[in-house]
Amino acid sequence: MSFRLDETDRKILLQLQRDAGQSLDEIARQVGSSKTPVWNRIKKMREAGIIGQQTVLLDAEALGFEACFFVLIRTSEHEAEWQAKFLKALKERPEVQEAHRLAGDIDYILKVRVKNARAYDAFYQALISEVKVHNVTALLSMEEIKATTALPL
Amino acid sequence: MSFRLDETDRKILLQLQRDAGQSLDEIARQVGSSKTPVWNRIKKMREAGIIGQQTVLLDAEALGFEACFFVLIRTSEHEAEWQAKFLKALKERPEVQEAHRLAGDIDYILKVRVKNARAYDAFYQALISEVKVHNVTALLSMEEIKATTALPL
DNA sequence: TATGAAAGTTTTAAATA
DNA sequence: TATTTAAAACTTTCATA
Repeated sequence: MSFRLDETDRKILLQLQRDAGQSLDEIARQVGSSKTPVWNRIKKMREAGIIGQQTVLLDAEALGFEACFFVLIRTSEHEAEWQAKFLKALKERPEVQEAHRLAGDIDYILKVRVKNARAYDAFYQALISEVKVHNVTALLSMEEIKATTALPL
Repeated sequence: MSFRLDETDRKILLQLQRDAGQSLDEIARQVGSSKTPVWNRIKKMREAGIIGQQTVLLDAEALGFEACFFVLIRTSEHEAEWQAKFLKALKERPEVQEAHRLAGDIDYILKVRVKNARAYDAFYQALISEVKVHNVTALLSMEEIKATTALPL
């Protein structure tokens, strides 16, 4: 599963994480190589699934998404059927930006991005009407101090 | 601060979020318009800061980042000086992918991506040696169910 | 908004070290 | 085997209608 990267591959990934809109020439210059070898390496890493989706990060606040909640969920249900239904609900709801199953006494954590507190409540009511959860704590973000998708390669 | 989008702008953003590597022609076709107007809209949204960084999402597991923690922090310190130091520490550490200041009795939440539990411990020790925190709870992710940066436009 | 032309980029192939 | 060169196909960018 673990892909073997050399120093050049690492540098290419750092550049792509920093700015995926750069030209091949520019990336090649930055990593001290030239176009074709860089292109071949990127192609190989894309095929291996190391490099995934190419996307843009949008300004959530400017677009009216003014509320962000981290939701801690405890459940008493641990059956396969319940879990499948719960995961499906999370994947289908676009306001859920992240969902993790946890070790320890909190079972799941979600990151939920919505326009306002009312929209969060609507999301919450819809979720608990779909699946039974034992205990839910919502932590409201007052300030996004840092947000990056870059891995510390 | 809030930018006024019409239906076409929204469709363009949806396409860019889905795949920022598409050509203008392709985006134009998908949103039912043509190259020039789409290009002008994208330019305007970039200039307004609505569209930010263009990046690639990498496969964390395949690259050996096998541990992800959500860290809940309570502090007794609320002075400006302490806060400035704490924020600086978070911004400088590349393993911190997200950091939010919260409302309520938990003061901060972090998302920390590291190679393994040992690397998390090293991060934790370094952080608490830099700034005093009152109480720290680390939630270990067992499974990333969902992860997207897309806003539900 | 549409057209189109100039500049730049990606992609593939052939040649070279 | 990996890199450089080269050239075709495609894209972006922008002036003009």
